[in-house]
Amino acid sequence: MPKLGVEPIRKAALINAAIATVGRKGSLDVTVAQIAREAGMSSALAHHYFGSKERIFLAAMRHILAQYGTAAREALHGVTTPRARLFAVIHASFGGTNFEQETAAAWLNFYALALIDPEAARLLRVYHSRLRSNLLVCLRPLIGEGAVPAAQTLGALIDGLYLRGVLSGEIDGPAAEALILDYLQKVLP
Amino acid sequence: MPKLGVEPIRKAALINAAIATVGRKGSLDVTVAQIAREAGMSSALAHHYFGSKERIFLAAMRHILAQYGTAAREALHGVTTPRARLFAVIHASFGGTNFEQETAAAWLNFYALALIDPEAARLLRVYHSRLRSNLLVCLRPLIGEGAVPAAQTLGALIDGLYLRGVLSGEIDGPAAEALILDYLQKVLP
Amino acid sequence: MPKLGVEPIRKAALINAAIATVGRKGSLDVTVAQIAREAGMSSALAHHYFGSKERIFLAAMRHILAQYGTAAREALHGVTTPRARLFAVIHASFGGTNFEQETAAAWLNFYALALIDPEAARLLRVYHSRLRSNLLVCLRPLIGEGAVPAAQTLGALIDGLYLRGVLSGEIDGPAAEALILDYLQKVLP
Amino acid sequence: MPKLGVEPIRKAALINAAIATVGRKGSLDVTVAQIAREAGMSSALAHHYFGSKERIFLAAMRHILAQYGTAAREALHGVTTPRARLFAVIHASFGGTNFEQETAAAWLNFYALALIDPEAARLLRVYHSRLRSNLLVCLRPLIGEGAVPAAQTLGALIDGLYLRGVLSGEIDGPAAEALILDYLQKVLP
DNA sequence: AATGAATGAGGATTCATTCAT
DNA sequence: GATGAATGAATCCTCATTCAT
Repeated sequence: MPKLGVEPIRKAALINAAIATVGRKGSLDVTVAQIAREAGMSSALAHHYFGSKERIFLAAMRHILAQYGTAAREALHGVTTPRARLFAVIHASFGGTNFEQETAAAWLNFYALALIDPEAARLLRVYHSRLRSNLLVCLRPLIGEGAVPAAQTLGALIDGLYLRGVLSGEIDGPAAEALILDYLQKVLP
Repeated sequence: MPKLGVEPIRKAALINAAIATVGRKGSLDVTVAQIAREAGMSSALAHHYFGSKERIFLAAMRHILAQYGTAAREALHGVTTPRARLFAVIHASFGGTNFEQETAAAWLNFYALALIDPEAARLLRVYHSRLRSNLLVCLRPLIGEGAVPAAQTLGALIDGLYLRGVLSGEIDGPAAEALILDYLQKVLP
Repeated sequence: MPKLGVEPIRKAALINAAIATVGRKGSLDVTVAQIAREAGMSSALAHHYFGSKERIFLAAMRHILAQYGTAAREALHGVTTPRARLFAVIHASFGGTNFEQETAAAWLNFYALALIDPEAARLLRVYHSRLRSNLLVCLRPLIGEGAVPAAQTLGALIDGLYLRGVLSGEIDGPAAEALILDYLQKVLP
Repeated sequence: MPKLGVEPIRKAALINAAIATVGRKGSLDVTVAQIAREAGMSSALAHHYFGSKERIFLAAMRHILAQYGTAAREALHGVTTPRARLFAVIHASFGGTNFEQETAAAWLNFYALALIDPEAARLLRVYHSRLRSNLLVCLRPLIGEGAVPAAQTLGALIDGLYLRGVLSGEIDGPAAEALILDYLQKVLP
């Protein structure tokens, strides 16, 4: 087991602090000092490790997406039938901390970052591609050529329910999942 | 024809400028001076009319939502059958300038504003309610008790496709509408 | 007479304040806030008018050089014989405020700025050219072909005495001039 | 041969690094970290050995002046006639690395330091005294009472040519020396 | 001897906002 | 109605310096 130097520990703390701070504040308009305080260190140290505020944000976004990737991979582990895999992928999107107000607010704001920052946009594209491909692989054996639009619809639905969940709070994780299963009943044979 | 005083003209100019500036920049992180310049006046005048930057944003958001409301109402004008009305509502969401990159980027950012600002959140709730009620009224005669979840799904789908359109540009208005009609085919009898 | 708007007044105040502050501190390592305070305004206003600290420095340097140019021109006004013109040029270098500790310290520091900043270097080259050409025009009728090296020597001597004056204070304006005249006695026929 | 402890080695490395860094950057506005990196060690070690940035600069200046002193002494070694000694002193000022852009830029900046720092001013005074006394000793046998102003003029000329060399690059070591010899021809019998 | 870790202090720059005209 | 002038408050970022190891 590699012994963690202090650098990765500090970086991880800052990334988590960034997500928490952005999530709590509900906006990317947070200061490095706030993030650093949340992480229990000086803002100077935050700069020392990341070089700039932008880089902290990007690392946080990368972390969130990586976390989602891991969750999806684990959810699929040992699941073999296409239908079950499909449910697993969907469940991964709404499970874990993903749907908690704070995390979700951070997600939404990092989404918006992609409108400005090319690297953020790239990360988002990677996520979109993975999600679509995961869905496609499951759907194709089930509905053949209808899989392509269905995958796109499913992806959009996931994001849309996310948005509703974050913004109006009228939908939570289970409710979102229920609606999606409802949709799938109509699509799947 | 009522002759417009100068105040509403200036205000309208500022609102449009705010939407354009936020849309172009892809972020709420724009300065009052930028908005004012876009509107062809001094930043001091912008403050004179709106009192604060926040108020300009709220007015812009209100304007966008009102615009959507008008578009929806017009689209429904003279349309009588539930099914046709349903299509009209959907079409209103993806037509007009709604799906143009800039407008949509402004939308997304004003969405995020609702995470912070109670008034923005209220406006968003109003919009959500209206959309849901519009959809419900159309869906109930068609599918009865299944209308409630279907309305919610439809609403989320609309938002989700919006998001995709704004962020990845891989979907445009017509494509979004096509996917929705696809979905409806499965839901409607 | 053009009525001065407030902008040129403020800019002039900042330029003088920059020279005074740099001169007093003896280093370019002064803050915009210090300059602004010296000029009786906020640092924000200083930025409003000049855009950056660098620009303030460059404007100050330009001002100093322009001032020297004016002094030289005035000193030459109505003076006709080459010998008298030569003395006038020299006198202009050591007269006025030029040789006061503060001004001179500012000079020296702006000199050093030319090592870093291309625009400052350009300004300095212009000054050097003018001085050399002024000297040459006077010297040529007096000593013919020996004028070129003599002009260069004179220029260097002026700068060197300046340096001594600024740094060790063992030489003041009149003393410097006396040494130069001493030199000229040997060079001129 | 005395084996050098590590301390003097490190100190020497830092001094050379300071001169190089200041020379290359053309400004005293360099960071301790930059100097330390140039010297191949951590900035913490630099502080360990010198205590402060200021002290590093002073040591560097002292080194430069000492180096000049050594060069002058060596140049004078075995030279006996006043005239030859005079030329040797002058040559020492423009030979070696003295006139290379980088060294000279460092010189100029350390000069400016004397405006701020009393110790730097003291060092400079010592150098000035030595140079003047060296020149005087040579000049007195040659021109008697005219030696005092001539020494001062020569000193100023050396500095002035230095300045020109550093700042405009239009004069190099040999050219500077040639101008000085030119001057001497007029002064010496 | 040597350094990575850490920070307090500070500085340039930006901006919403106010106000006199 | 309109604006230029002005600023206080913030924010990012840098850096000399300290300290535990």
